[in-house]
Amino acid sequence: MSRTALWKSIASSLRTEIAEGHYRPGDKLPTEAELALRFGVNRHTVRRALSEMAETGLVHSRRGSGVFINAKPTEYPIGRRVRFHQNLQAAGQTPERKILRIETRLANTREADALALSQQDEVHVYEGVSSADGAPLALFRSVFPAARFPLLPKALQETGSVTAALASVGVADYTRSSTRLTAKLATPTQALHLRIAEGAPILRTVSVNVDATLQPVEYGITWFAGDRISLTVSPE
Amino acid sequence: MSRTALWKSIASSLRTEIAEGHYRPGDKLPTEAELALRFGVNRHTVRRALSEMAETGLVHSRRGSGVFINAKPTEYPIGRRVRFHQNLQAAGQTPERKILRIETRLANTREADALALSQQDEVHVYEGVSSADGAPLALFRSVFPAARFPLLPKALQETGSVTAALASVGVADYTRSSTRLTAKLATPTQALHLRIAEGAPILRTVSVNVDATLQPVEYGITWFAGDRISLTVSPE
DNA sequence: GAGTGGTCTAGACCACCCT
DNA sequence: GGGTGGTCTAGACCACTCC
Repeated sequence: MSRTALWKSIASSLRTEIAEGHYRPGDKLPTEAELALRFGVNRHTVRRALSEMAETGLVHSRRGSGVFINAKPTEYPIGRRVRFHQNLQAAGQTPERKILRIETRLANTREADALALSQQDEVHVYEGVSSADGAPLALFRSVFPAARFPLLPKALQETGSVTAALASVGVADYTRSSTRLTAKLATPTQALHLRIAEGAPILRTVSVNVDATLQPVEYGITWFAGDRISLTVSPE
Repeated sequence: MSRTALWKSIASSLRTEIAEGHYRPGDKLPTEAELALRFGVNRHTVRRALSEMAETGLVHSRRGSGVFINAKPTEYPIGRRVRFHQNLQAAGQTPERKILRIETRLANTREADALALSQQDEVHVYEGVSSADGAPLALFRSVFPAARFPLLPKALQETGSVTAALASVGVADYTRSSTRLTAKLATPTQALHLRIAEGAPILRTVSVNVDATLQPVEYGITWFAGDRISLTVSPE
């Protein structure tokens, strides 16, 4: 037997073909028998591949009909230790991140509240867009206490990653202390970045992350494209 | 073949035994071969059951070692701490509930999936509106396995409360095993009930509640008026 | 009735863990 | 080396969909 399972490479092939547009949402895949013939394997091996693709929400099967490409939004689990890109990788997609802005300015009321600062204090603000497979999924704004992390902007610029940047300034681990969620309508600017229609539904999450000593280290607001994402809250 | 898949009833048996404490976190289950012998089925059928249990995070397998109960069984779900509150200051709000409909009908695909039923099985469906201070906050639909709870509709009619009704039919405690959230636009019917504009943003949550033996007892969908409420997800 | 996915059995071999 | 889970094959029958 080869080192990589056959069913994994079959799933990978099919994923690539779907990503390349050979199959579109709603399309029917070839039958299990046909796929087995094409890949030169047993039908059960194809089924194992399709089973995994169904688990990750890529396809769904209808007995008697066939296997169909899902138009279903990607799921994004949130919990105590949410790391956006790690989660997307787990879902088998390719995460990308575009930096829109990194700046340092005075905190506004809400930011000061959330980070336990006064409004005289400065904060670093990091804004960007997260995408998967070329489709923008989320617009985010992360706010950090500037006094505590003077070198953070440089680290953000270099890594693009909040987790990596915080690690580089001494915050090895952090946890989400709370998340608030609500539904909103996309503003023109948000719609532009997320490539959705103005007025389309978006899911806004507001969260505070704290370090091991429970000091707030990040205040984050994320706007998800409502039709491309759903959040999963599950026990860990 | 019986109406219910063998592997499902095997998974159900094992779930019950785990919930009853026959196996504790970290414990090793009998080997696949032993389980196959015990249930009088092929090893592959046992594997199918274990596979589903692994998916839902109940167990994990280690090649060469065995299958083990996961450290944190679903006794302590984060989703349990999901609660909704009014965005604006909620001083002395009076929660109200209006029953829209209580009916019994065949399960659809998603309901059957979520409740581990077949589509031949019947479900009780309870729909209503939650309000506070006269303002509708949420529209909900709760779906229950009818065979297990023949007397539930009466209890729902009398109490209006899912918790109270389930208690009256023997489910003293239940926990939320998962919640999915996404943003949508209100349909005309939803807008009417929530007294918001057609196309206003709404927050949809889809959840599954399980009893002490981890059997699904309720599949619930709730639509929140996006501009009147937000959800808080907090650990611990 | 033909086609399609879902379940179950049976057997083989492999990769990995333990002792 | 012996035991355990992981993969793959092969074949059978069933439930469901679609014509």
